[in-house]
Amino acid sequence: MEKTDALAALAALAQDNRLDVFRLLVQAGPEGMPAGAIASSLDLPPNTLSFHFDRLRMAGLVTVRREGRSMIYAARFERMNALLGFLSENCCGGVLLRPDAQCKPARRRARVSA
Amino acid sequence: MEKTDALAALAALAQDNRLDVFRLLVQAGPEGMPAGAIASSLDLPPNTLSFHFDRLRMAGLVTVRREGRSMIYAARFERMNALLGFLSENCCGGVLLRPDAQCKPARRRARVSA
DNA sequence: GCGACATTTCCATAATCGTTGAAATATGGA
DNA sequence: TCCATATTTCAACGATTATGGAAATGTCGC
Repeated sequence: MEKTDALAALAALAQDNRLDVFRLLVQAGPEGMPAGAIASSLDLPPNTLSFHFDRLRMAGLVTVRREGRSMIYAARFERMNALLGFLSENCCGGVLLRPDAQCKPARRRARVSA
Repeated sequence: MEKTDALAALAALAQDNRLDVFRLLVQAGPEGMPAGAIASSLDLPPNTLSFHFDRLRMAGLVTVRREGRSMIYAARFERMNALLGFLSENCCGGVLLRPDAQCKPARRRARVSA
């Protein structure tokens, strides 16, 4: 990840409501979550939320797709992974990450039986 | 690290000049670097730099000590480490960090003639 | 078509941010 | 003491930010 992208991602996460939104999306997993559900979960007016979604999307941290009347937002885990990589490498001596580490959804995942 | 502290640290790093300053301090290592050396290295006016130092200090990312006429700023590695931990845990599924990982100075040391 | 729903866009507002010139503070040396 | 150096503080300024009311857009079911 380049410095410009890292700055954009940092700025996107450096705001109370947006950090909450992103954390919620990380828990929601790759399928994402409709804007309305996020709005009611965080108790934010829809236009305010729309503004923050835009920042997150411009920073590359979320994707959006339409599903019927709803807009479904989802975290871009690989982007967050890249941000962590940038910070580790540029601000932390570069020794922080597990070589095989990948950002993944936080919530319980479907168990894959061996 | 708590959410409030994480937000402060993110906001502190989410600015071009401040990110440069912090990266420089990470390379400089625990002994830190005088403000003047940073100013000339990044070509920033001293009052502008002072403003940014303040933000970094308020966010807990740097310390400062006086040494003669110079103010020596140094990165707080453990704080950066805590930020990475917060992001990993809250925004990344919690699987990113090596259990023994610690932020440390980057290899290169900035040799400074005060 | 119409009406309910879901979300965005537009507009205005107050607050915060980053920068700079000028003045102030602190230290060390002659 | 006076002077040079190093850095901060003060006081502006334009730019950006976060917010919310109101209106617009898009979608679905009838």
